Amino acid sequence: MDVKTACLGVLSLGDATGYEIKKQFEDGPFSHFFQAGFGSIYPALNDLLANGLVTRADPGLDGRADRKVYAITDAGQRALTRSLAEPAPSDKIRSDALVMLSFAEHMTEAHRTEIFDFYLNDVRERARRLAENTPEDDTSHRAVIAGLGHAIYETFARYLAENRTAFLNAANEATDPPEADRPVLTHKNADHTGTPS
Amino acid sequence: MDVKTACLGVLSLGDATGYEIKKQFEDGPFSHFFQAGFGSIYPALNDLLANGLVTRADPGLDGRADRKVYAITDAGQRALTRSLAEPAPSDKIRSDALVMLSFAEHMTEAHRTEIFDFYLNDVRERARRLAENTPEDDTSHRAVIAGLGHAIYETFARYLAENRTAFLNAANEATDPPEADRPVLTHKNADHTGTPS
DNA sequence: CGAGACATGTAACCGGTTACATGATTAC
DNA sequence: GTAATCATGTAACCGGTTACATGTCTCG
Repeated sequence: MDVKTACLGVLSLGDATGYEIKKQFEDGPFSHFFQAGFGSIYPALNDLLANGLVTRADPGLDGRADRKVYAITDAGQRALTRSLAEPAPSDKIRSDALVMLSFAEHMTEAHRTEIFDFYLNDVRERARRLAENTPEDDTSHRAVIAGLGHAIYETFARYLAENRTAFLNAANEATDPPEADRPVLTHKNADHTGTPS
Repeated sequence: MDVKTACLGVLSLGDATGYEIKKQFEDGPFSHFFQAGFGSIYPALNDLLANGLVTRADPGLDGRADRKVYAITDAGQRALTRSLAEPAPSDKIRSDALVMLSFAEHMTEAHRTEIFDFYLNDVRERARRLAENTPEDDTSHRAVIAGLGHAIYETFARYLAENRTAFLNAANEATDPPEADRPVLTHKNADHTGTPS
């Protein structure tokens, strides 16, 4: 599922400019499962055009001079169907925040609380925006997929909220050099240069 | 959160070989949020070594001649802490299967059912493996994060199971050329070469 | 008239994936 | 002995991100 295929998919729902395709990636029903920037969309579109999978309505003819409206061709439709017939690679969830929180024992208490709460807030925000973008009455298959995104982020938010204190307490106990619990008393090993043994 | 930092994180939990680090990435508490192959791990380790962030116990001294055991240094520990102090980029969930299912109207009924069920099964499998790898009595902060992974996949599985028929029915209604409902009657537009207008 | 959204593109860069190549050790 | 697992690495490739560069249109 490269950017080209995703563009074809969006165009199968209706004609659009590159800019509009990007918005679909951001607000559409699968916004949570896929993302792409202009730097990949525009080249992808030109490639599709060169291969006859889309057509481009030359700008200037209708309305604005700087809009290039793309439309999928029959060949494009078939290419899309072909791509959709291939087995899908398995999901990749990449969450730097959660990996970082896995190593929360190396952070100060303040910092880990900050990251945790920032993350919780971010997830809540996403869940909210998702609910907002999903019309209640839509029963299409695409809406089912969008609903899954919503369910996921709700779960994220609920789990984090429920386990907040458990996480923070456990992390506090695991913290290596409490940094403050060890006053200047013993020795000044605060600037050892890390020379390996 | 590049591979180097992740390696440092794993090494902060104990010495390990590159091979073992990879296993941590696969089975450890954040396996669902991060992944890396040998092609990135080994170069990363060499880079860390060159920068004095880890040490390498020369093989041959203890036991097997082909094991290179890495250990984090003080400098490495500090570098890790520094990385952990930076703001985390937001999550990226990339699910080709779900994007593909978003366009299920371009698939045959059989194929979309197959993809859906395969995906459902995959998600269930992951949830199961996750539950299996997580000891019940672990109350550490890392276990909380691992528990989140578990909760997520459970949600995935439950949602998919609950909405299976709704999804398949909706997709059936939206299917464009039912391919079979349109016999050879009208015309042979099955091999138009998609010439753009 | 100015701010903000709309709109398109290029080029360098970078990090990770893939494929390839090799060999030791362990358990059956 | 032989298969599976353990173990390490390299090099080409590739796709996407980032930063840059530019210009239009609309609304207040």
